[in-house]
Amino acid sequence: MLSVEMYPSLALGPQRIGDCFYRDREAPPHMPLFPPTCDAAAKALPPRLLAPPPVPNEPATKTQKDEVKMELENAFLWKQFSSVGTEMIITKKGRRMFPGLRLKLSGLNPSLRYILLLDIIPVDNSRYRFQGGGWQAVGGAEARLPDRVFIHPDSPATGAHWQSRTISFHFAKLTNNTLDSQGHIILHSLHRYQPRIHVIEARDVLRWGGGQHSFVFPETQFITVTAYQNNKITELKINSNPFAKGFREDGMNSKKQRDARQKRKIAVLTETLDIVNCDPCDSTELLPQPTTTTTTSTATASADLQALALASLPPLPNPSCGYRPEEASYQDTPLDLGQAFMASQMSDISISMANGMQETPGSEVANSIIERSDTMSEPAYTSSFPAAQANSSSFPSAPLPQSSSSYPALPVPDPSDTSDPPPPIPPIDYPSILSSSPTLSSSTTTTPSLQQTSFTFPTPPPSNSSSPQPLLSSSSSSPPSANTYHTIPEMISPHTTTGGSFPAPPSACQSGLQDQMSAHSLLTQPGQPLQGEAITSGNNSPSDQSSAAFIYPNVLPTNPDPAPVVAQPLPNQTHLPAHNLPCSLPTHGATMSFAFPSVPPHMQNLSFPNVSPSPAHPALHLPNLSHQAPAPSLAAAFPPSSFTHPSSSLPHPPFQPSSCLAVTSSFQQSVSSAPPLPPTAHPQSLPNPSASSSTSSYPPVELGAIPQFNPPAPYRPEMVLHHPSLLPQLDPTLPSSTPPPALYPAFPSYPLRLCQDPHSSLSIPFRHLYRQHQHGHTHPQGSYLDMSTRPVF
DNA sequence: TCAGCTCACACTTTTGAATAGC
DNA sequence: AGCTATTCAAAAGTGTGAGCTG
Repeated sequence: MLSVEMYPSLALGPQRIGDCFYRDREAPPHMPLFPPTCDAAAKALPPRLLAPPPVPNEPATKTQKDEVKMELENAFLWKQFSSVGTEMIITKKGRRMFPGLRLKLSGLNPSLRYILLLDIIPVDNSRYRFQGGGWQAVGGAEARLPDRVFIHPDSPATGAHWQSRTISFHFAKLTNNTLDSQGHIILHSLHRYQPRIHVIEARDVLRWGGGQHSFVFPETQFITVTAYQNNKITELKINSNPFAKGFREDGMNSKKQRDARQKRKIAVLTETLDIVNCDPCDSTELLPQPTTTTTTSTATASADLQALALASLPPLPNPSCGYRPEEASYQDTPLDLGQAFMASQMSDISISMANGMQETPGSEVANSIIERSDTMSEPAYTSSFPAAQANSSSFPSAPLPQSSSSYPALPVPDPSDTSDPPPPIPPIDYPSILSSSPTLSSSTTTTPSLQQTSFTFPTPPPSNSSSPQPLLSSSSSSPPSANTYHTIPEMISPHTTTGGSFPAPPSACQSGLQDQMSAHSLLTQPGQPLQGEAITSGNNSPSDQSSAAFIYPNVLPTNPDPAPVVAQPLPNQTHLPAHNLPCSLPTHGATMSFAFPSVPPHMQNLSFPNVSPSPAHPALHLPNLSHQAPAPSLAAAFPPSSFTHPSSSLPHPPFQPSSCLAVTSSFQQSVSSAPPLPPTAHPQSLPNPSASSSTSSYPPVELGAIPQFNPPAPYRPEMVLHHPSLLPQLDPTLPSSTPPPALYPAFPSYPLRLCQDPHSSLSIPFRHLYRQHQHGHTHPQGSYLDMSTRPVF
């Protein structure tokens, strides 16, 4: 696999998760949650990052942004898993996360629009192995791939929208397929990851300005696996996930049932053989039935053969040549293989039913089941949960926040929400976890790390260059300079030695995944180390808490800092070189250069491959974009040209309707300060492990508040629209001046309800792109934005 | 040889269409 | 005719275990 040596950029500072900045003011209860490790990490972090800016001195800029709070609604369930050592299955086709991220947002401006993003970043640069009942780091992590960001399907939506419901990211899927074209989040197996949620204020999809709030819940850390290693995790998942109900003790797919089925299958098989080999014996078994009198004469003759056959077979419940009372009807006529199979299935079904209706009640298993079901339906989060769970995590590096308070009200998960069923109290006794294991280094994050973030926009098959390209994809097919936008550090930590942009290795660009819209450093916080980042033991601070059962001996101290840090955008310290867009966009008298006052520092490093500079970009024709010229819009949204990036002195510039044109707004979003990247011959074919050079400052990180345990409002993805990818028009091979309408058939437009707000100002249908739509399949994962129909305010 | 991965399988829930009833 | 409730089938999610791979 890729090694760190191949991508020097990976060897940057330690994990940014160590950058666990908790808002001390807003989340006081969380403060003590991660004491030792986080403190140590916090001490190592730049003071300015740790300490909230002086409140009194900051007037208007410090508006409600600082009041934004996020709560992990199913924190209890997460903590249950975390106490054991959360494992997440990843598959090539993509696997949902369980538990899912169920969040509650508050403090948003109801009238403003926000985009919610989910990204998953490696916690450290180690690879893990389950040994001796615990996870242990056994080597260096694989080269980090460009991060993909899952955009919540509701994005953008008003603050009122987000705050009025439970926000769930259960549609997000994890995959280990580095060539994934479905837009799933690509992760390496046997690595530790930390999900992050970002709330970004957005005038519209393309105008991401204003504040950004990043939230990290340490209890949501997990290790990716292709098969569960810890039986306790398996048990927890089975007991918690409705889809795995069948594997519960009372389920039809439980171990017991499966064993029984196996036995029956073997029995049936042997019986079938008997039937085939000695048909006459069938009649003998039909003796109970009066109609078999004519065949009884042959019974004695075949009895010997039967006995011989059965003798060589494993003992059967009813070793009688396939005869079963319930199958008598099938015995009237000679059974062939198919009939025997049918009969066996019938018996199987009948037995299963009998088991389900008769055995379960009263049986020991049934009792346990009932107990579990009770806990499932009415979770009693009182006693069964191990004490350790609240105080420690199986992941030493990320000790669970100590429950600052007892949960007064137990969460009543919405039964309809499959992603997060009521957290059951596992009957098992989880080993008390004492996070004494080495903590992950977070303090060493003084060095800004490069992070490559890609939006998980579905992408077209990589084979066809002319095929639609993923919207906002970071494919390297096009010159990086045109589509790669690097982050402009609005907030650079003084400790960030590398305040400047990190030149991306030439190879990195070539290996970039095409299907990803890499937002380099989009969400990267300075100091957030990529995998392979240099390990600094000096900052390692062993956690006070230790988990004998789950130790990560080799884990570098990268634990998030327990000390809450007020999420507040830091003043811009450095300005990256402005980028001039090579292509002229027909904006209202727009010039080649565009200012991006509102570009979030962490989202400025976006790479949008395949962006073809076309002056007469179809995207400009907003009215028709949605139906006829899908791709161009994206190009407009992410112009390949570079443009000047104004100082971010205006983190939250007042919204000006006049400037809300698609083109202009699009420019605001994508800002790149990184040097042009070499074009990639084949997008998607190669991952881009090394992040493009970017200097992003730590975004405000807010620790979720203690779960409210209020019955979560049923979350149902409101709109999942499917559209052919608009990327084709972004293909650099296409003539920049000519719209590429003919290349890709027009697709129907689906009115997308961007916001449930009845007073939504979005007048233009906002569509999501789904690559699957091209194939006539709906994509359950709705996080793909069709920039072509960007709403105009 | 073995750890890790892939795939098929059985089971489950979810979802949408079809149908029946009022 | 229109609406609601029910039924059904397909799709998708889930863990398991056998088989494959390096």
